[in-house]
Amino acid sequence: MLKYSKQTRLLLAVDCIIFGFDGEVLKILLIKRGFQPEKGNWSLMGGFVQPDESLDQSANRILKQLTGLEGVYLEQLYSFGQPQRDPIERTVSVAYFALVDIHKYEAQISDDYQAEWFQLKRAPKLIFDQQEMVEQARKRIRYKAAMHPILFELLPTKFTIPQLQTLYECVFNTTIDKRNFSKRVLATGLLIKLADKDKAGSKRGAYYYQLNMQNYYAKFQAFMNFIPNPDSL
Amino acid sequence: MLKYSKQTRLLLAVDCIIFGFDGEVLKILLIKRGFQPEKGNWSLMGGFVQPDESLDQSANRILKQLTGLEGVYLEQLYSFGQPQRDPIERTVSVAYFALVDIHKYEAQISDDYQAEWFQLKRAPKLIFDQQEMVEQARKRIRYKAAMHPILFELLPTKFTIPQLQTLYECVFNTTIDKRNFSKRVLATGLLIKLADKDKAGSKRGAYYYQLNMQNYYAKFQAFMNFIPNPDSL
DNA sequence: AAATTAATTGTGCTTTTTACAATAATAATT
DNA sequence: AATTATTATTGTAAAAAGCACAATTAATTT
Repeated sequence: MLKYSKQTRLLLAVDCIIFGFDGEVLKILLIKRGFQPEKGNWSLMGGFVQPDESLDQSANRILKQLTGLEGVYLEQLYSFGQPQRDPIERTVSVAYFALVDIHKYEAQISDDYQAEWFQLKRAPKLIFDQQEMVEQARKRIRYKAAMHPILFELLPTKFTIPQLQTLYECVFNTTIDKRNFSKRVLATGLLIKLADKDKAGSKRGAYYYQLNMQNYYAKFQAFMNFIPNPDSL
Repeated sequence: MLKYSKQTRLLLAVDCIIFGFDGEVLKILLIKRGFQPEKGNWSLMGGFVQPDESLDQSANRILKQLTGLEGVYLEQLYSFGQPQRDPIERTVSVAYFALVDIHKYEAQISDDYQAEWFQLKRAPKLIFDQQEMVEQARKRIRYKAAMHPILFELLPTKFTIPQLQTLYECVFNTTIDKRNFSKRVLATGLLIKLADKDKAGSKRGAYYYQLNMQNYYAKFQAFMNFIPNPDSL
């Protein structure tokens, strides 16, 4: 027996929801779709799964091809398979989300690729069911970030605590007490205080910190409370 | 344009990891595979996604066809797409997990279907990458059950607190203080105390409880601590 | 020198979590 | 009928975690 004859084959795609943080708001990276249908409209980074690649490989390839991004945080989100989601032909899509340091790639992306960062709240309408994918990705990030330190993936190597707090406040759409936030974050043991300061954001300047990678990997799966009163996320 | 020509189509399958609880240990429901390859070997409930059905529909259909189960808790777990995972032909599988009241279906399943409940710890080797699927499902349940009341799906409508505790101890492979567990669970407001007792398990008999469905649905997404000291799950 | 701006640090109160043991109800046994 | 055995049920005090809250410091700008 060589094949599962009689079974219907279908197209499998991968779509990536790419998140970035510019210090103010959350952003997602979109691309102008290069082929029909919906050619020219804003879309997630996507492509078809090739015969020889795994899903993870496919997501990484697409990310690389369309944005140049490599080695970023990438996680499978969910598979979307409504029969009519693509009007041309049945296509099931495995969605991934990525968290990237926006500054590391901002220039590169705009220059080399037909991609653009949009504020998550002001992003254009997306094709097919991609709106739903983004929404689900947003939920997943909130959920996970409330207990695991994934949001560091959105920051540069060196960052300040006020920057970190702004990020959390932005993701959870809330405000957090400075004193308590600082205590909470430092208590994790994930941060290493550096000698120099960031003087861009304030007169006094805020100390830079960087991740203690040892502890970061060790504690990534551990439960930590980053958000006060997490009720429903 | 009618099709995405030039793209490779492939087979899409759904596999279901079905969990049950017999009062003592966690179990999974397996089936003797009815076709080649690996015909006659133990396997998860699986099947191919049909042209007209969504992934959820596919999972529900497969569950119904192979076990008679209907209306049970079913959730998409993860998609598995290693190119060589099925030796016959490239097949990507979307895994779902189900939580069922084992007693409700125990007789029915054994009689009508080629399915059998196995202790999770003593289950036979599974085909392809299904071992990995089961492992991931086990992790997901732990993770989710630590914060959301999904384990009630494994119990009968009427259950006792000691039964519930045994279930939690079993899923998390730990022991929990009776007094604290009871307090914790009752504090959720999810339980309604009934008038009658279960006299099977003890001389004194333990009061039956049932879910307050109102609160159950309302609080399902809220965060609750069911497990003391959740570190890594 | 004064004013402005944002970063940094501490404490007491409240709530939650945890550790821990005696009593009650019933069936089985003597 | 009394005793024994078994499991369910209930409470409290100590510890830890979470929370609310304000004054001081460092540096730039005026």
